[in-house]
Amino acid sequence: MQPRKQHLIETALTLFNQYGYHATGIDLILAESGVSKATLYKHFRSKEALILAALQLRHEQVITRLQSTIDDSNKSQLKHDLTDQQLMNNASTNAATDKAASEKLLAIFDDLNEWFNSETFFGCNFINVSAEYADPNHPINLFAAKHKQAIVDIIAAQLAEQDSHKADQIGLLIEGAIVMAHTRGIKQSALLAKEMARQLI
Amino acid sequence: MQPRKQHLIETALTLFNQYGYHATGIDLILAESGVSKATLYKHFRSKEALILAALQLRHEQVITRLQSTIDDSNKSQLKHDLTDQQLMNNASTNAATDKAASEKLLAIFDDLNEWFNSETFFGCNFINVSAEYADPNHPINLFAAKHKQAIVDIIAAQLAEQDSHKADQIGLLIEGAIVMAHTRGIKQSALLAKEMARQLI
DNA sequence: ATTAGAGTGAACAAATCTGTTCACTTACTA
DNA sequence: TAGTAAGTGAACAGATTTGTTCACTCTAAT
Repeated sequence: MQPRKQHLIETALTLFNQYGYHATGIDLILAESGVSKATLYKHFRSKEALILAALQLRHEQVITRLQSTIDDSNKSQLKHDLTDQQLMNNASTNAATDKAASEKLLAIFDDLNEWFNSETFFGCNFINVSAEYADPNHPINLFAAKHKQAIVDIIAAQLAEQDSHKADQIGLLIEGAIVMAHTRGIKQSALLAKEMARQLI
Repeated sequence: MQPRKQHLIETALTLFNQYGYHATGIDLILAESGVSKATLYKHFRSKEALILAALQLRHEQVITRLQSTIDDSNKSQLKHDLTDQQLMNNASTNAATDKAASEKLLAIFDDLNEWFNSETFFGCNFINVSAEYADPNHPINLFAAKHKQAIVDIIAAQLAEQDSHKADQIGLLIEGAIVMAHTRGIKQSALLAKEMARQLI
């Protein structure tokens, strides 16, 4: 991908997240990124296309992070939480793998906790964009729904028997924590949600 | 309050909720309400003031409904769920009142369920408005935070020993359900949250 | 019957928004 | 070295935004 195009998408993503999608004008994105207007419209046929590209980038960031969190806690957390004995005997008994799966999922909430307490937290791009576009069948809203579903699918894959019901419950806790952190400013909400998730699993 | 002003606020609330706050122009509100622009600016010094008035109205609607749901389930639900014996002996034992308090709180999720499945559901006004205004200290965001806090306070008042920790948990479930219903279109989310709340109490 | 309050309608201002166009520059490469 | 792809800068169009102003109407109360 052309570097200017990439830079444009990254700048747009940041500004859209912080200031909103309607409130962020094309001109601000251009000024902030140092790209010319002609270049923008060479790469994107409209502002809406730029929004979709920014959401696509964010989607990839979130999914990548989610996967690596689950994978990392697969390798490290597991070995810390189980005794050597258990690991040596049979690391893949039902009891052992269930315990591991739980810890993997709970690690998600530690990620959320970091995010909420960072300087770059302005709520979830997808929740926010859904607030601004009315039509549920608008490409932007379809993409947001798809993104949220993808997250729940990854969680379900981590649960015994792909329990999609329980995955939805964890997804609900994640959404709740995000909103609580963003609209009420309660940054500890991820830990509150983690407690609830622990009780759930 | 002048009837034209009231009508303006009601129309604005509906349109802001459905189409968003930036996307809804003054002209649309005027056309839809049949009020003239001069009248609008006689009652409100800016669009922002109109937004705040609309949020104030919504705040009152939600709080009123929440209170009456809790009060209603106080009178009816209680008598259905307890035996006559229990009612006759002592309706205000700890066990009895705790049971009642639980049912009152769970009734909230039935309200949410109705809301999500109605034609007028376009997400929560306060979550949505927070998505559009960046500054957390902006009057609009302060109002949204205050509204959310008021709800949790009412829930806490219903819990034994004003358990604000548990109230926050229930609040988190409510937010999660709203987002799940709005961005993913999963309207049954209120019942999912109700299950989780039941387990919690 | 007159006055006052509330509302209307239409024009207007000024800023801002998205999107287009074009002549020019820069850098790489065949 | 000539050609090509990518980007720039600035002007421009056209629509849309919020907000102001003013002459006028309608209605209700004095």
